[in-house]
Amino acid sequence: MDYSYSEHKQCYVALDCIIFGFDRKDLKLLLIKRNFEPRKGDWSLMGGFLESDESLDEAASRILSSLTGLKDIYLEQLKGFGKVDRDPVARTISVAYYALINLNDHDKNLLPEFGAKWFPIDELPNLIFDHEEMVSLAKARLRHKASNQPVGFELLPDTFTLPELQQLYEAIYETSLDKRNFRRRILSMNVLEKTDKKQKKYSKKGAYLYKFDEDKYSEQKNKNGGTKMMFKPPKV
Amino acid sequence: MDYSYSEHKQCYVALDCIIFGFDRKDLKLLLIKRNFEPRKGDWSLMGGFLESDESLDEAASRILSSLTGLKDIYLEQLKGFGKVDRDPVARTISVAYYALINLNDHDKNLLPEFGAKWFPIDELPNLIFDHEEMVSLAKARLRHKASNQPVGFELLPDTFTLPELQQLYEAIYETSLDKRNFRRRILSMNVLEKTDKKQKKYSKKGAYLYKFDEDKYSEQKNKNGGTKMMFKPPKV
DNA sequence: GCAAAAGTGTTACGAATACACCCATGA
DNA sequence: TCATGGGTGTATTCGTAACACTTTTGC
Repeated sequence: MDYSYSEHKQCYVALDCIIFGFDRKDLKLLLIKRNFEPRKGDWSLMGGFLESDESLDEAASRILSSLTGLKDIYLEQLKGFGKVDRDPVARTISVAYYALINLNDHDKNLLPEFGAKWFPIDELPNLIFDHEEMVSLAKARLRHKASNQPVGFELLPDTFTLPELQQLYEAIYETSLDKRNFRRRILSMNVLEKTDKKQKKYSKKGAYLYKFDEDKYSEQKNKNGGTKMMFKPPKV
Repeated sequence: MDYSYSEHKQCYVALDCIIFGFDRKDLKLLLIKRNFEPRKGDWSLMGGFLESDESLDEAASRILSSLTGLKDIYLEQLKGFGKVDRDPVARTISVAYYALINLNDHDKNLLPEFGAKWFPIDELPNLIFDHEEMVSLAKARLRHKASNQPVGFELLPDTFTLPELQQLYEAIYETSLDKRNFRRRILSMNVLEKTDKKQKKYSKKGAYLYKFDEDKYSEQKNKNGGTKMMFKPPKV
């Protein structure tokens, strides 16, 4: 084995962001149109390069906020992608991140720049390079995450109604869910706090607004060290 | 945004391998002693650099096999690590992989070189750089994986007994499990095939050897697209 | 014959599912 | 008054957990 750094090639390190958005109705993905060759005019994820004074996480945040203007967005690393010829221009590995954002808080100041556009998650155009692989992995990861913990708080406004939360889950799973069972399970998680206000935008009766209780949430998360066990140990 | 590659810094890309091994009894981790500065004499994960003609996956395999002599080992990407000062020598990002290997098939031809040593998973020494973070993440990931799918086939010989499989799960979860419940659940997964041979090494009575049915396994895995849903959709 | 590990079955409990009606309101 | 979406309760099923004794055999 060879430990001398200088004998090894360096490599471009890119970041690509899979940006999920939810507008109280549909789950969407933010894409940009490339305005340079190769593949000019094709759609792509938002990306950029790692600079020397920033960590991977910081670079992903920077790229996300430089392209959308948004800060403090929930962002999580998905995976490193490193096929030799994944980028035809130069040897580049890319670390993909996914973000969840709430379009109702933010939609005004979003997207006009850089030819960015929101696409419904089930009507995506062809993407460059290995970006489709990234997206499908991110979708799987989001579903997985949603099945283990109450995701969705990042995708919703500070207060939200249960029908809205249900729509988010339905969008993530691309299916419909039973209202009563959904409510029971979400409420039994004990991380929601009911307010006494009602949201009347979408119905005449109005739906109660809930908010997310961060303390209860992290309490729940740490209960099993974050992971459900396949088996419960015997009581002894 | 700036798309010209040459304006961006390149960066060293390292790979680090978290190598889990199981010897029919304990779960272990393979570490090497650094024989160069900085941190000479300290323990570290096995690592190396990405070369220009190989993908990340290929590089991880190469490093694993160059240090252990083993090929075709189960290897999965864990995460990219990219803090600015994680490596004091030069700016380097590292993509960590974890491997599962079965020490009974392989132990003879392993480890003597490079000052490598197997450590019980609960008695690890201090590690260099961010390697401890990598290990604890890998442990969590292994547990998580084991809770969703019958892991362990990579860590066991071609045939194995149910008590051996149970010991593996107990090692992964660092707990003890009820024999009857364990057997029922594992067998109900329908991926094991009983042989008519018995393993008598560890008891007078002897335990039946089982083997893993790859076809049934991948069938099971693809059932829910790999992910359990939080909710089952209504029948309609 | 006994020590040591392998193997086996049943009950009890709790979580997930299926399912249908009433409520509040604005138009 | 009626159309629209919000809200609620229960019986059933199924999976998981708890729990103790018998079998085999080498010594």
